[in-house]
Amino acid sequence: MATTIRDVAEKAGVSPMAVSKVLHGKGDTVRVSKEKALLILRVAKELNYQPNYLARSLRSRKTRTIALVFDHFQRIGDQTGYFNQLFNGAMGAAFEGEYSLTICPRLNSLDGRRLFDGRFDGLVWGKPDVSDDTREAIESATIPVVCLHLPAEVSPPVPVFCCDNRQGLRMGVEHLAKLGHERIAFVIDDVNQNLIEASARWQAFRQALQESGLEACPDAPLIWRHQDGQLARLMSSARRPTALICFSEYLAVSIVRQAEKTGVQIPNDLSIVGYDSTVFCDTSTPRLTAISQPVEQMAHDATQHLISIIEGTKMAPQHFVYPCGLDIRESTARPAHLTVEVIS
Amino acid sequence: MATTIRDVAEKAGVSPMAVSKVLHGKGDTVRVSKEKALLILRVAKELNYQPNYLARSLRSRKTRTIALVFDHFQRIGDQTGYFNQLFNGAMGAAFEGEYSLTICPRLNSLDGRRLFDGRFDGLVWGKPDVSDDTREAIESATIPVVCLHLPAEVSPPVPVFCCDNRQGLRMGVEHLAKLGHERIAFVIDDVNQNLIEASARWQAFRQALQESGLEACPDAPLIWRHQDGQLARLMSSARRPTALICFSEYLAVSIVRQAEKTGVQIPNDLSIVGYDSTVFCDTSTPRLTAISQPVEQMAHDATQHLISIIEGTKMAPQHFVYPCGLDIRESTARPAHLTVEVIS
DNA sequence: CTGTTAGCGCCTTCAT
DNA sequence: ATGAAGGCGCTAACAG
Repeated sequence: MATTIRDVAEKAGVSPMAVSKVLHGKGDTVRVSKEKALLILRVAKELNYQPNYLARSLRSRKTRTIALVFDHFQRIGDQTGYFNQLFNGAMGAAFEGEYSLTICPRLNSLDGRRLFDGRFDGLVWGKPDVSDDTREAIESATIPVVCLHLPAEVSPPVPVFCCDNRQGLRMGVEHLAKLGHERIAFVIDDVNQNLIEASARWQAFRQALQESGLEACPDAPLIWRHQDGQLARLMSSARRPTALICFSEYLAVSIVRQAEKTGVQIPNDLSIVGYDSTVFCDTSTPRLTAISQPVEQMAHDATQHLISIIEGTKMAPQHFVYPCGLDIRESTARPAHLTVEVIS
Repeated sequence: MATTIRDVAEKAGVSPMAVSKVLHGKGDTVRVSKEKALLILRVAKELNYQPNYLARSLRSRKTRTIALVFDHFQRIGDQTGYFNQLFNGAMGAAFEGEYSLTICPRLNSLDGRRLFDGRFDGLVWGKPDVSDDTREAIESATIPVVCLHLPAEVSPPVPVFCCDNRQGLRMGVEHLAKLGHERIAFVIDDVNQNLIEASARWQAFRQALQESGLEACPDAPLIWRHQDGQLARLMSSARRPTALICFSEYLAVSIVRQAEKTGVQIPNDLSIVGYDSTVFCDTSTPRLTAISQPVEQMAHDATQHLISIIEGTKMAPQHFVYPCGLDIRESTARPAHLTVEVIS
């Protein structure tokens, strides 16, 4: 059994409060004489006293710990730099503020318990989806919550940190339109299709097409199931798209891989644009054209803002929208039929 | 203020114990009638009752949370895949065991407190150094601890998970020796020079040289300070090494970068071997020859073993040693003087 | 200046 | 089958 504050107090012949005051500076009304303080410090060291964090937190209602939450989150860094940036941003801000960061794979535990249970001072939510659970969870939160990738349009009651999807997709679509593409599809993996940001990007995509005088092709997001024959089927369909804009870098890279296996030439047969533009866009062959968002900055700001709320220095729910960029690499080009026309 | 077990009890007209029993199944001697149980469940739902995790943990002395600790740990995934693997391994094992994982930047907080303070059921220590603090911390641990990268030779009182440095460095040295290198240096960055594994690899390096009939050059690890002129100075020294074995992939990549700037030809002027062999070894130019260790597996095993100890199914301190591999890529070749001799 | 009291929310133990 | 008492370790609030 670990030594408690009472053990120290007893051995030093003082009250527990005196010990608390000397060792943790708590108890404003308590004043301790210098010699008594020294005695307490000595005894505490002798007994190798370590204050129990749980007890302190229970009493003070502060844990100095932040939760970083995903739903169904699995691995980092495999084929995307996204999580690296996310972790670096969140860890950076948390550690600067002297908070610990706990990684939680999901918001609702198996037994229905939630994370608003005293363990955390606040919560950074990385992957909100459109389910009722999500809405209800946000509404029933008893600690400060901030959300990443929750479009400002949904006006949630918590601060959100999101990129400017309209602008990002406008850049992507314009780039493809200028190259001569007329049939552009928006692709998303099945696991992500219920994310709020998925529908936001789809809407932004449609609007961008409209502004470029184009129509969506097909008129719904292409759901990608990571099955082997899917690309071949797509390429052999009648009005097949000549370009894809993908929900993520990871998805774009896996389509590029499948293209390589299937014999589909990127970018000649098909142009591909990813979302998020990290080092992995440079390691694929061909290198991947991608819309970029400042993920690390967003995660850092979100976490820092959360800490401000926790510590009472900021209150009003605000929305933070970050500009996107477009990094043009090798996976986009003029569509083949145009090239052919030129030659003939 | 969140609703407590007492609020529920009061509203349902029962004792707190009945509520505890029904909602958490704790309290073996308590039996509750079915209708009372249903009432309690209904009231709990009505009041949106969430049990306080801190209070439960304080009482039960279980937090189902594991700490992943580094000293002076900063960013992940920037120029090394090491942390990705580490995180994936540790998170995988923790989540499988229904534990949360808290990332802690250092073992001793600023105010001298340690992490053995009730917050964690156990601790995975990722970067033990040779300081007295470290030794003392291990010895004073009041919760189970496992260490990564702590060579079995130091026989610590806790389980360690380490790669076979002797074998790894033997492979690296033999590879270079076969190419004709006679002056091989071992390089380590200043920030890592105090790690226990640093001295272990240095010793393993010397032994490997001996077995190949070579001598260390120079007879001490080269400390790399990431300053601009360092490579130029090294290359202009009289008995300069023709090959470097680096403590890490990260270090190797930064030396390759500096070489590019300085005009040093890799591998013609200088061969370079890294430690850890991840995707980043393929993205450098030239691609990096590297000794590999199964970091993700090690982290997974370490965390899983820690959980076993926590849950009382394994006890004896054991050491786990993992085999290394050697991935030969483009950053190693015959030394220039041999090539010249052949031509002349 | 110092000490006592009374919980934070939960659960083990013992009594009914 | 149920409830009361007490305490995990700490500290805010209130005496002395």
